[in-house]
Amino acid sequence: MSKTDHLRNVPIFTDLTDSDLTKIASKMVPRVYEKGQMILLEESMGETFFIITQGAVKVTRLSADGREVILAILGESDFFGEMSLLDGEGRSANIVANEDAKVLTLSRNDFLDCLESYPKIAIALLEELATRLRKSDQQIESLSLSDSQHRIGITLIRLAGELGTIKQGHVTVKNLPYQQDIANMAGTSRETVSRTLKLLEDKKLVRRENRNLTIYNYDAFRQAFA
Amino acid sequence: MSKTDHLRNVPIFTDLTDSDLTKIASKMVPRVYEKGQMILLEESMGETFFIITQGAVKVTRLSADGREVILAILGESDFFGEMSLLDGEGRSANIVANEDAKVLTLSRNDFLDCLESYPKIAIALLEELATRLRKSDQQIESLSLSDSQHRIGITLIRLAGELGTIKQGHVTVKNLPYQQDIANMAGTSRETVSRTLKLLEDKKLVRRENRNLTIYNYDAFRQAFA
DNA sequence: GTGATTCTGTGACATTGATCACAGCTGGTT
DNA sequence: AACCAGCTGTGATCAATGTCACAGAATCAC
Repeated sequence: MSKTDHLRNVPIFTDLTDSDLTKIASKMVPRVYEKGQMILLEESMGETFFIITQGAVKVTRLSADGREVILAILGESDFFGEMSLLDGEGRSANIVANEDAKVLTLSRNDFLDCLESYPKIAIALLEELATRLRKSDQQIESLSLSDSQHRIGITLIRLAGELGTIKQGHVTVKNLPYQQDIANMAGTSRETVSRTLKLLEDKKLVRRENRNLTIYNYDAFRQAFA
Repeated sequence: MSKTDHLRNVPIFTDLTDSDLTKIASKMVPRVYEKGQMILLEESMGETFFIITQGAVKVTRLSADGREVILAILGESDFFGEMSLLDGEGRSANIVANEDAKVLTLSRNDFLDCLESYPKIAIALLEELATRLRKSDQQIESLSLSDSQHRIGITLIRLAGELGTIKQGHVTVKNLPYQQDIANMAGTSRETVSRTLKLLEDKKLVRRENRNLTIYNYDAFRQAFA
């Protein structure tokens, strides 16, 4: 797949013509990361915009004593790095390759040029940020009001939405993240995730085999936890 | 103060010329709300962009059983309503007048026209959303990793930043929100807020008199809780 | 000023869920 | 196949904090 083909799948570029896409693609530089490799470090100055063409990354914040919160897991056609380009503040999160990953990068200047030259990109980006903000607000609500069981349920729904495939009403998430990562997304402990998954399985709400998780009745499941 | 004067103070309009501002101002319709009045209801479709010219509003989400999370308290020159205009989703939060408030409103179409016609507005808005997203991420981190005492400390810092006035190193927040509201911002209970404020006062970190709170050493306080 | 309402302080108690400790699995490597 | 590292399951313990109950302050309305 060519660079241009990759760009076409990215929401903020969908409104562009092929020739514009090609122009932008020509400025993008590909990079490759291995699983576990740090892509962006918190506190460093953000100077690059990234688009994921293969693999997945996790966006985290670390506390002083090393505990980690996972803010998002991003996959193919997702992008990151735009925040500090936009508001000029230092990076607010770490990005780590969650599996082997390939990305396309754009320099600060080229990125800002794009925004100026193609208002449609700016508007599409606004749309994307609004969506992310909305998700963050939901996350804040659930951390504030829900108990750990519900937070874990909500986290599974998030994962199903991002990584799952639907088949006649039940969703399967292949390659479910480790319990520790789920815990770090849900703001709880690894042990509680273990116990809760067991519970959900006992209640016949989900099934696990290997690294896959199936939610039997996705709609009902969302009802129960959202 | 004229509509145009109000607009000039709003970050997303600062880059515009006077004549552009006047043009936009002419499309804005003023409205007035009383303390406690609902301005926007969750789930309703967003069709309006609001700029606060006087007073303050709170942005909340409610759980099914009526408990409330306060996502933000907005004051003069802040704006809201842009989220559902941008991504077309229904409203994700309620907005209530926290005190008597005056606002200027812009219709969906006029707002989107502005974005198309003045790329600078779009870019400034991107900046603003990036900043908000950053704050949300911090909030998620603190809800996930900090204990209630720290969350309350962080909430006081937020309030100091939004509502406080600095005088030789100590910040005074006049008209401190009720403990229940602080609890709803910090994701804890009213009683815990009461006990924690007492504790902070005993430790000589803050002083309270009437509805005012003074943080003695703002920098040190931030060190301690951020 | 008086009463009504709403906010705040504080003790007692119950519960959640973090943490510790360790055993059992699983998957990858030589 | 045997080993090792890292993931997962599970019991025991315990601290943090939510909840309940009620008294005392502050504020508002008339």
